[in-house]
Amino acid sequence: MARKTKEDAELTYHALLDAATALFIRQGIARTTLNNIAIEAGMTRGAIYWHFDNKDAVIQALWERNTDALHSSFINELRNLDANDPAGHFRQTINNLLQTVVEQPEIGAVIRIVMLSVEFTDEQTELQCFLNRKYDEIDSTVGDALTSLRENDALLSPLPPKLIAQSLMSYLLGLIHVYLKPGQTRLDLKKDGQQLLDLFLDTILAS
Amino acid sequence: MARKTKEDAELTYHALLDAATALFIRQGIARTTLNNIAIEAGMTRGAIYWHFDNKDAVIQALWERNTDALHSSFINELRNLDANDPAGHFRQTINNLLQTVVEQPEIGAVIRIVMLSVEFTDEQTELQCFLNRKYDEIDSTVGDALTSLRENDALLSPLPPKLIAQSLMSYLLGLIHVYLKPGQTRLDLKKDGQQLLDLFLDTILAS
DNA sequence: TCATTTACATACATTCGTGTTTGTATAATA
DNA sequence: TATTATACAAACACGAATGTATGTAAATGA
Repeated sequence: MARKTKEDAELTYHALLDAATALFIRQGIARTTLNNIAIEAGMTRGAIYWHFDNKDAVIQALWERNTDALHSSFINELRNLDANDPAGHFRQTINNLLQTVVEQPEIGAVIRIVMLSVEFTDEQTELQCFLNRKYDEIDSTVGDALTSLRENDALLSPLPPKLIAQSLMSYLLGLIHVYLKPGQTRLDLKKDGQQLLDLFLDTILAS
Repeated sequence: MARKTKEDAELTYHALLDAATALFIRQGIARTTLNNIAIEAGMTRGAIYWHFDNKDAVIQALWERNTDALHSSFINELRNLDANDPAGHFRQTINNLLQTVVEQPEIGAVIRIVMLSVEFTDEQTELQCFLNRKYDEIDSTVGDALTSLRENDALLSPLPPKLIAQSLMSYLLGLIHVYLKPGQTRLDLKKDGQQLLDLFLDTILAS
């Protein structure tokens, strides 16, 4: 048709990402075509190719729009733990992360797509590299945080802090993974998340 | 060409599954075509359509060939815990599971495909239903085992056993997930698996 | 106000993957 | 030994998805 205003263009941009989210969650990435996304958003493929390079670029944009802020703030918190109560601050930060995933559906949706739909293979695509870098940032930041907690004698477990970080990351990812997995959600993170997290953190963090 | 002997047919059956495994791990499921698999196995698509219905059927056959035995024996162990030392037996069974995943590459490969390549979506495919049933069996079996441990006063944590089961399952899946994820394997389950498992089990199981 | 972008829609070309059908040499079988 | 079923290969038909190229009306800027 016709050229829209800059604000209109932004609307379609978001409409496309929203449509993609809904379809990816409903039928997965592989079974969702760019045409599907366009139609779901009331557009044509022309709109998609105007805003994005390809399907993977849509997914990456999705991540950046919905999750990048949370990602950055999480890392930022961990890198600047309250000197008075670093362990408590650490615990709170982890807790907030879980709560955010549970309470903000747009964030949960994208994390679910990334964790349960994106393939991770030996030959890495651009998207995989992008996502892996994000994961690496979190992983090493948690490792650094636990290292500093160890120096403050705030760690109960005698294991090396990097190893504890792996362990905590596995637990966190596992909780989120199981929670977001469709089919039957037996795990109610909203209700039990706090307890489940404490169950683990109590064994590694000094109260 | 020609009809092979029954043993020959079995050889190509396995060759097809092996080829599929290699390609799924290398480039993922979506980017692997049935023709790719056939060529990799030195066959044509005719062979695949003779042995399997479609790509998902290949994946399911892969699971059944490589992982079903482990799955069944794991469940069987948990359902018949040694009455003299149920907690110890439970711990050993979990431990064996992890060790098997780490030490048997054919099993690790299939689990990696199922965990990191198969999409899990709202609209479930046959394959997803199949895999979800398998997961459910494990989940409920672990729940039952912990319930019986609770009755034997072998549980340290006061949380309901079903909740502890969720927690343990999340941790286990998380560990395996992080371990199998390509890119950078920072987590060395072969070396640290025992410690990491104990770290968690010590908080819920009476020694 | 006029030229130029912009934000798409539309049309095109082409590849690619799947499912099915057909062909066939050989093993199993009676 | 004649027949039939098996284990594939090869060919076919078809849609479908992608990427690109082109068209175009309106907004923007000079």
